[in-house]
Amino acid sequence: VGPGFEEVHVPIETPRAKYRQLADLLRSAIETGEYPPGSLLPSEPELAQRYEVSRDVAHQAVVVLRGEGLVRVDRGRGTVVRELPVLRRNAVIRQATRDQGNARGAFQAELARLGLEARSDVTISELPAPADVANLLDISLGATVLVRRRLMWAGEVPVQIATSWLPAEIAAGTPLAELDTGPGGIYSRLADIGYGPSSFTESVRVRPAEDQEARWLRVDPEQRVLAIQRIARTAESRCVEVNDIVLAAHQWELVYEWSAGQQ
Amino acid sequence: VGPGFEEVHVPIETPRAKYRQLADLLRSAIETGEYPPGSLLPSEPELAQRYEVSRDVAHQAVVVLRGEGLVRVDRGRGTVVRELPVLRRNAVIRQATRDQGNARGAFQAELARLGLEARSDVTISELPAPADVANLLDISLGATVLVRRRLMWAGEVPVQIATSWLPAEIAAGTPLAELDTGPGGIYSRLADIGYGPSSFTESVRVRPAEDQEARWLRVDPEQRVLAIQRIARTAESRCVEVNDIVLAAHQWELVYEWSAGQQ
DNA sequence: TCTTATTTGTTCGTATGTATT
DNA sequence: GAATACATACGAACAAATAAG
Repeated sequence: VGPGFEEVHVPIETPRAKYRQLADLLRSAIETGEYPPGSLLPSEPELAQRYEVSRDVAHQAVVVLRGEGLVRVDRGRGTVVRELPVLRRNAVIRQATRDQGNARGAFQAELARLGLEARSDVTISELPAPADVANLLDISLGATVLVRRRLMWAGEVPVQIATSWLPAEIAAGTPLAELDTGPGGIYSRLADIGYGPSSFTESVRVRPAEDQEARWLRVDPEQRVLAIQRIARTAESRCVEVNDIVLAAHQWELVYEWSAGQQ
Repeated sequence: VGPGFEEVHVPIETPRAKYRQLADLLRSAIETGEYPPGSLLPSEPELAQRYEVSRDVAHQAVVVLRGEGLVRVDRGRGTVVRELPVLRRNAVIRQATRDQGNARGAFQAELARLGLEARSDVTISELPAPADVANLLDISLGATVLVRRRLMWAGEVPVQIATSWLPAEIAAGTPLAELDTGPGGIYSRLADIGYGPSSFTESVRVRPAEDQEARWLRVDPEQRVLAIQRIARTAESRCVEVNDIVLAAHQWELVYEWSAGQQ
C-alpha cells in the first residue's frame, strides 16, 4: 500500500466481483506458465462450466485480460496468450546515434537484443497536408506533403505504425522520396540538402485504438494505444518533419533521457 | 484512412454494435456541449428507454465512455461528464528551470496557464526500500529510504500521485526530510549536500489503475494510468532519487524535448 | 465449395446487491 | 426508510468468424 494514503476515504472492500476473481485466477495461471505464450485459453463456455459461473462472467473476465494486453482474441478460434515481451523504445538514443539513426536501424537493434527479427514495410505517397500537419510544417493548407508510412513487425507480430510528413517543397525528387533512404535514414538525407534537424519534440498521448489501427495492430478497439507525435526542427526552428507513431500501449516502454543543464 | 494500409485485409464492416453506436451518439452530445462538463448524463434506464435498447446496451455504452475518460461514475448518483482539460507535462523543462525546478512549481505554472489552482499534499516517512528501488539506489535490500509521497489536485480534481525515494543515508536529517524543501525543491537541496543530479531518465508505461490508485484518482480499475519512473543521477552516475509518478492516462499529454547532438 | 461444429460478440430480459440522495 | 443510480450475475438466443471435414 505505502504511505500517504491514510487520509483518503476507502470504503470497505466489497466482495470482489466474480469476473474479477476469475480474471485474477487466469492471470496467475498465465504468469506461472500454465497457459504459455501463443496457447489458447479454455473457451468461455468451458471456463463457465469449470468455475461454475455464467458465460457472461467468463466473458467479462476475458475482457479484463484483453484490456491488460495479456491475451488477444481470434474470433471464431479462441483466446490467445500474447507472445511478445515488452519492447523498449529510447527516443533520444534513436536520434543521437547517427550512423544507425533511422527508425529501422534503432528498431532492428532493439529487437535483435530480444532475439526477434524486425521487418518493415514502407509506402510513399504525395498528398495534401492535413490541417494540423500543415500548421506545424508552416505550409499553406492543402499544400502537398510527402508521406512516408512505415508498418513494422517484430517477427510475425505487427507492433508499430509510423507516418512521416515532409514538405514536398524540400523533399520531392530527393532520396527522401525513395523507399530506401540509405545510411543514416531520412535525418541524414535532410542534412544532405541543408535541412538537418537540430532539435526534437515528442508529445505522448494515450487513447483508444481507432478501428483501422486496432485491426492492424491486432488489438481491441477498447485497447489503448500510445500516440506519439515527433517534431523535428532545424537550428533555425523550422519544422522539417512531423512523425505520427502509434504503438499498442501494453507492448511498449518509452524511455527518455536528458541532462540537467540542458534547456 | 491514409496510405499504406492497402495490403491489409479488412473484413466487410459489420454493422456497428448498438452499444458502440450509442457511445458514439453520447460522445458527440458531450463534445457539442449538450452535456456540459460536470453535468449528469441521463440514467442508464432512461437512456435505454429513450434509444429503445436494453439497459445492458446503455450500460455498455457508458463503459466505453468511461474507458475513454470522457465521463466518470459517482455510484448511487449518476454518470458525470469530466470537467478538466488535458494537462501538459514537459519533463525536461521541469528539471531545467532550476529556480522553480521542484515539481510543485512546474505543476503550479502549468495549471495557472489553464486558470486552475494547484494544491498538493506531502507525506514523509522512512521505510525499508522495496526491492526494485533498493536495486536502483544501489543500497542493500531492506535498508531505510526516505519516502516523500505527494498527492496533487487541479482545483478539486485529484490528478497525480508522486512517490519519491531517497537513500536515508544521504537524506535523513537534511531539509530533504522536511515538508517544505524550499526554493528549487529537492534537486536544489540534493545539490546543497553534494549530490546534485546531473542526468535524468524517465521510463513510461501504460497499465490499468491499481485499486487504490483508482479510488484516489477517481477512475475505474479498468482505466489506464501512465506510470512514469524518473531516475536522477549525479555526474558520477550515482542514482540519488527514484520517483514513481502515476497519472490518469486520459488526462495528460507528456512532452519531451531534446537536441540532436546530445547523447 | 459447401456444411457443420466451435468460439467469441452482442443483445434482451430479469434479478439482486450496494452506494447515494 | 424509500427512491434512485450503478454493478453484477444468470439464462437464453442469435450473429459472425474460424476451423475441420
